Amino acid sequence: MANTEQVTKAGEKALQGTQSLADRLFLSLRKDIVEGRMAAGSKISEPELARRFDASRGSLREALMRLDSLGLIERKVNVGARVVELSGRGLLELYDVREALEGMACRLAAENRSDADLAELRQMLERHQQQEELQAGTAYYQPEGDFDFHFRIVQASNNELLIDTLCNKLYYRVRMYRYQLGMASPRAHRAFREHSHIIEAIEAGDGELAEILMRRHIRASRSNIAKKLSNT
Amino acid sequence: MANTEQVTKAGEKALQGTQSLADRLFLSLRKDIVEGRMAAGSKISEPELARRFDASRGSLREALMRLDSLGLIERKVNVGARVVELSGRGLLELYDVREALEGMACRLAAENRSDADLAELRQMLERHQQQEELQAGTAYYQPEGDFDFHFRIVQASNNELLIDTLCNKLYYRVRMYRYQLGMASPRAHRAFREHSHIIEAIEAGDGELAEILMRRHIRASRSNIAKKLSNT
DNA sequence: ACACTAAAAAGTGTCGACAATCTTGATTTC
DNA sequence: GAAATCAAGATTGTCGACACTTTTTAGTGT
Repeated sequence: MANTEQVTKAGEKALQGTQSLADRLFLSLRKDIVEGRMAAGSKISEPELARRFDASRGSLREALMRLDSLGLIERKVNVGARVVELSGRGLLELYDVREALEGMACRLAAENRSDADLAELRQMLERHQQQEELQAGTAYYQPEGDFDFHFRIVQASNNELLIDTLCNKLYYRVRMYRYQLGMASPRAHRAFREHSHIIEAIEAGDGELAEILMRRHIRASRSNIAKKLSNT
Repeated sequence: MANTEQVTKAGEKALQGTQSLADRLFLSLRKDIVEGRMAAGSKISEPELARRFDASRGSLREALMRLDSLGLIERKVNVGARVVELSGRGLLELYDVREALEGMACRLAAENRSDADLAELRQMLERHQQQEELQAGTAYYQPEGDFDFHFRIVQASNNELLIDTLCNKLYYRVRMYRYQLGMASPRAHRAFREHSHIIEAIEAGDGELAEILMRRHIRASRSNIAKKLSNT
């Protein structure tokens, strides 16, 4: 079932923060899909959703259009839209694409590193270290910490297209898999060490090494997943 | 100025090939933008475009929404849409992303190669060789042949996400730069030899080598572009 | 002549209604 | 009894109109 929280109605002068109703619908629906409140594979009824969000079908359709471009729903002409299905294959494909893109991001981050980026990365690492020491690597670190790490590395790549592709497109799919297949892998300790080494390579300005380490890091997660999937 | 060719009107029972009016508008506009009939950076007026294509603003807006997701136009709330600007930096960013993704595609193509894919690749290569011998590597080969090559390698990767990201998203941006900055580089001969070696690596099932060769191939083009840009 | 203000024109955002299409379930036919 | 047919209901695609914003233009005063 989807989020019942209503989006502020159009026309109300309330602080609509310079974003259109369709924008808010898009954001809200994206959240519902990613976090599993709209079940994967379930059909989407335009009239019903429009009523639930108290919006017109037109605005809703604009939001759906954008969800489609994100690959979070699938639309067929004259038939309708469904939330995308999750599959082991899809997850593995996602990891291969991430390996390629984040490897490159890491290389670029190392080659173009700025003092500001370095400071932030180092700071983040310390924060994660504290967190890890507090709760002996059980779980907390992985979902948020790991995401944080990858996100910031990509930001530091200084390549707008790369940043957009990963942070505004692919990562929503990643999050969807995390939420729904519950990927709290037991790699917390190891992942943290790998993160450390990657940031060291970036600090050293060694793009080639940084890329190799990042690719290995992602590939290790992939293997982990692949093993779990084959056990099912 | 944009394409004046009218899209078949809604309601006419003419063969509209199971695609909606918004779909056709999207395809038509994408073509106009990629091929430069809508100048980069120019403003887009919804009423005017709707009149020109003889469609309602609603359908047109759906098309614009999708062009926005493709990164071919930029929209600001309550202000409007503009065709995206081209820049040297943007082109170089594009090459870095392609290097990462097509490198991976090439690796996957080598690892998962099927007889059908191999046959097609080999066949394509022979076609290009004939073409190249005919017209001593002047120009014809590059735009179409090169595109063909990269396109088919990606198809052979067998990774839906990768295929979609490259063929349905990034390549339109590539084409746009090709058309408008006229990238008929004089690398035809060399490019053909490189293509040959890449396909050999794929045939041999050597994913690592195939990836390295593809990345080098793309990086060489990138250097070529970077040099030209710095001379301006 | 220049800056500022205010009206008007144009453009975008949103909505409700109609037309075309698909789906469902009952009816007919072999 | 199963397959094919057809009508009713629901859903999607498309449109034109209205409300609110932004931009342009005309006007006023210094």
